[in-house]
Amino acid sequence: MANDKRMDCVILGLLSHEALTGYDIKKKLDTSLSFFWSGSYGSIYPTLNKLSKEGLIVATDSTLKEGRAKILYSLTPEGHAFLKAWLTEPVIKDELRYETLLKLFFGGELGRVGALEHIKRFEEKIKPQYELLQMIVESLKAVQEEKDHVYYLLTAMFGVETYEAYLRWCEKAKKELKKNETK
Amino acid sequence: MANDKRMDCVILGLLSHEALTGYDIKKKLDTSLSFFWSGSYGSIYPTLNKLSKEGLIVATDSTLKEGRAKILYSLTPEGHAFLKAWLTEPVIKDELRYETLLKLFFGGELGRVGALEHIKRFEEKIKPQYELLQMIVESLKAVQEEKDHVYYLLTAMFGVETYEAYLRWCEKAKKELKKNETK
DNA sequence: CGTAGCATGTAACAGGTTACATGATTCT
DNA sequence: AGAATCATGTAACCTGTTACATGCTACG
Repeated sequence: MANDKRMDCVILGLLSHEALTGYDIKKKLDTSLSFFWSGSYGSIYPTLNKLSKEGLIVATDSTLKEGRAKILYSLTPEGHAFLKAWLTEPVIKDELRYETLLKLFFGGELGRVGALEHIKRFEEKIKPQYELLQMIVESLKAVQEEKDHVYYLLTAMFGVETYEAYLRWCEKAKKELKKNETK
Repeated sequence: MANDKRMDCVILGLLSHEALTGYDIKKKLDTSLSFFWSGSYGSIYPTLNKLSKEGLIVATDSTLKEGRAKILYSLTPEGHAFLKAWLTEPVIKDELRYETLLKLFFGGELGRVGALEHIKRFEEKIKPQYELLQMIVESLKAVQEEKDHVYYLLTAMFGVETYEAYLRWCEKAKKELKKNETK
């Protein structure tokens, strides 16, 4: 069974380079991690409290010190050890749930026009994200001093590679459906 | 908000071509749909009961008729209408959670050797699935009589395209990490 | 002075999984 | 005879989302 509480690990991982607030964590999820992971405040803040109680992270409450009230969290040695143990374990599962493919799979009920619609919408959603990722890869390749950069680069490269595959598929799929039209 | 109860829609979709038992549905999820969707008995059977109560599907109880006891379900006109409505709506979200990428993203804590391990394991998991999908695509391309085949082909093509991208990425990622080794 | 962004949090619910329980039938 | 597969189901749990509630601060 091992460790399935993934938000715990996401948070520990993010805190391993720098102290962050819950809000910061959400932002990271919505930017750097967005194409392969997600999470909401409703799971971030409760997890932060839980990890604090467990002693895996500590709150450096900067309230009133200067500027606005915020709670910065950072890893404790125990948290660090926990993270390392989890990172070493084999991956349990990579899960994907492509609603687009599900709808397409049942395309017989939908018809060609509807199926094409879904493909086009998928394509439109992917394109800008692809371009963004491409820029990220370029900038990461340029600046490779920090040790963690290689790993950010690897994940971003994964995104670029798969998004390119998605876009190629969109083209092929549209062709295939149009070929079928004449029958 | 719309319709988020996805298992409902998966079941309705699968029943749209043929009557199936809960067990059959599970098998379909574990084969044809496995690379983009999943589900367990613990959600299949309760959903089947719920949809029955709602009148979207009907149970053709073949118990005692011949052979072993089983409950075949099929779509009612209402179920059909519901499915069509859902298929027409735009996709709400395609979600993915790549634990592999998550662990890789935190590679700084793990180190090169551990990161390479994860990449290799990912590669080994993908390879056989890729080969299987390739065969499926070939056989679907050969036999294109039935109307639904095009849609199965499209989804399988998606799988082939993305799995190829995964494998390409594995090569690049390994190179990138080895390049870094010398630094 | 209003809007956008920073910042924290919770309650209700949704939507699943895991593990267990049970038993028939087919194949070897 | 025993294993594998067919077949149905449930209870406990987990994990997370949505929607709401609150208020500060920086900027134009």
